[in-house]
Amino acid sequence: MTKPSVAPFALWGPMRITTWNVNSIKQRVGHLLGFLEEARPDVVCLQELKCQDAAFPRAEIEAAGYAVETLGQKAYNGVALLVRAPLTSTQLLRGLPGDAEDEQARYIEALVHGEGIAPVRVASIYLPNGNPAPGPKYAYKLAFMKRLRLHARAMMASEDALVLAGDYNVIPEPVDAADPDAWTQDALFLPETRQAFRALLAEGFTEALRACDPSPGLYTFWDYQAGCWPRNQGIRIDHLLLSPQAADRLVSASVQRHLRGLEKPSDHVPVTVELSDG
DNA sequence: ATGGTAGAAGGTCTA
Repeated sequence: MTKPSVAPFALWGPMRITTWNVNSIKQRVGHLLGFLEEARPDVVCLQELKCQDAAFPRAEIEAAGYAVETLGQKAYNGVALLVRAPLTSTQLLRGLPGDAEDEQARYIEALVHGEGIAPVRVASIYLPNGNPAPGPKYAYKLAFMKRLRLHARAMMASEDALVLAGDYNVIPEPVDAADPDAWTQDALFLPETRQAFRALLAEGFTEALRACDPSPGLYTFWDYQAGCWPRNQGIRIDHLLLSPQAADRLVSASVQRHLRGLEKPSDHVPVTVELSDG
């Protein structure tokens, strides 16, 4: 018998990192398991779990080969990180630093390790929607974006590859909406929102999907209402931001749009990047 | 002028 040319648990090909706002994990666990099987992502960042940690369908996802870390909340918000064995994670951080009073479950982060692969720090982010604007919800959104920028700056200092993935609730440019005029008064597209997103990018991040695909019509969210999906009235609000060390390893970025066409879909679809092993 | 839909909750609120 010949010795295998690679170690039995070596990663085959690039590391895949997916972000997906599932809009209730309990409603979407079937779709998630199907996606894990078909796409075999190495790390998955989930948002809008809409349940507490005890109610998270942990067993099914662990049975699919993933370690599960959650920051849940009753009814609203909730984020998780799934890490496929034999990858492991350390330095888990639940909650975005910078406001001890903030009780909303919108941020979880960990350092992901694997044999023969450079570590990657990954965050799953559910940035506030912020509507109606102006108002307290919009102020919270802008404050959250500032906290994220300051935390990102601190993380940059480590020089680990860093991937900030999630539902940003930000339409970065007019090309990222099928009908940008419909969004001019919306917290997802107000000038101050877009400016705060640019300020985050200016810390040194590459927005992976746009870097890989400059074409228009690239959306990640279609509202359930008013036939937005059949009319393709989408927006692009789910993003993966890569630090320079992660961007150096960027192989591809893509949207798994077909999942919006399933029965009982989330209103968001997954976005996936592939990073070389370093 | 407003609704249209979905989810958690079983109070309407959030999106």
